[in-house]
Amino acid sequence: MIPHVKNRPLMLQRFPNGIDKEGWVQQEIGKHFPDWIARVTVPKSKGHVTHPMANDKPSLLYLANQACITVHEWMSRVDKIDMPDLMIIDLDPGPSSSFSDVKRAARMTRALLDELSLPSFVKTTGSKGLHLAVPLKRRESFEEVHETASLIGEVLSAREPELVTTEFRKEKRRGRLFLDMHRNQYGQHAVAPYSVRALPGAPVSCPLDWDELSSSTLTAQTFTLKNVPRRLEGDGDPWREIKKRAVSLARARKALAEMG
DNA sequence: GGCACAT
DNA sequence: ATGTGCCAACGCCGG
DNA sequence: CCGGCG
Repeated sequence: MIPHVKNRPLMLQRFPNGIDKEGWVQQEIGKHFPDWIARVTVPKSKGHVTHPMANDKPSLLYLANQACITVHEWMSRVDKIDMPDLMIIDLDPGPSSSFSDVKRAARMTRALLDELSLPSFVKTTGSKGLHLAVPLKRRESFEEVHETASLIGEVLSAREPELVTTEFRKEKRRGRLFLDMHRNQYGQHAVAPYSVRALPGAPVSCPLDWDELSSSTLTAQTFTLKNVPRRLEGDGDPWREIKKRAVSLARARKALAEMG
């Protein structure tokens, strides 16, 4: 988990009284957090926020001991905070979507990314859907990445209008899977790879190999606190090469413009 | 979980 | 000594 | 302009 979250502003979901009791989300680092927890101050619409980071194992353990169940990460890193190194596509199933719809949507998104010569990685969210990630060389701003993701969403919803939608309003989705591209804006975040969710069974947002999508038993909650350690010991992290695959979006943006 | 602050 | 509040934020919408 | 909603 640490290589993935390292040097990213984090958002924490904490449940000191158990996941069946009230919890809260926390952006600002706690005043009592020890000074060996790295932090980063970023400008927000209203002033600035100092986020905690988890750059080493003791930091992650401290967060866990603070009843932080789920860690959400920014799409950029401290040394270039305005330039995301990830584009995230969130596949969020609607009430009338099955998980095989989610897998279909993931494959068709991957196919489009392939057409655009963009590398893609997939992970479970540990909740209901899947996340696709495109590693970036940090040549584009949040605005440009978000614009690109939105265009990708438009192409996909035009290709499969009965399966997916980019409609923000639930009432306009008609039960369809929501292609949420809004994670690619400044100040937004997504559940971090290998983070546990505050749900029964402790499901984990787990990086996958693409061929694992063909498993008929796979769901967003297949991987858990219980079974992920052994999985990592065995096969390692399916995303270990993600950084090396980073690309610029320049060509893809040109190609998308031509698709209309 | 832990702190500031009120009672 | 014990209790309570606090620990996010953002676009969109209607009032 | 504000509060509630997603």
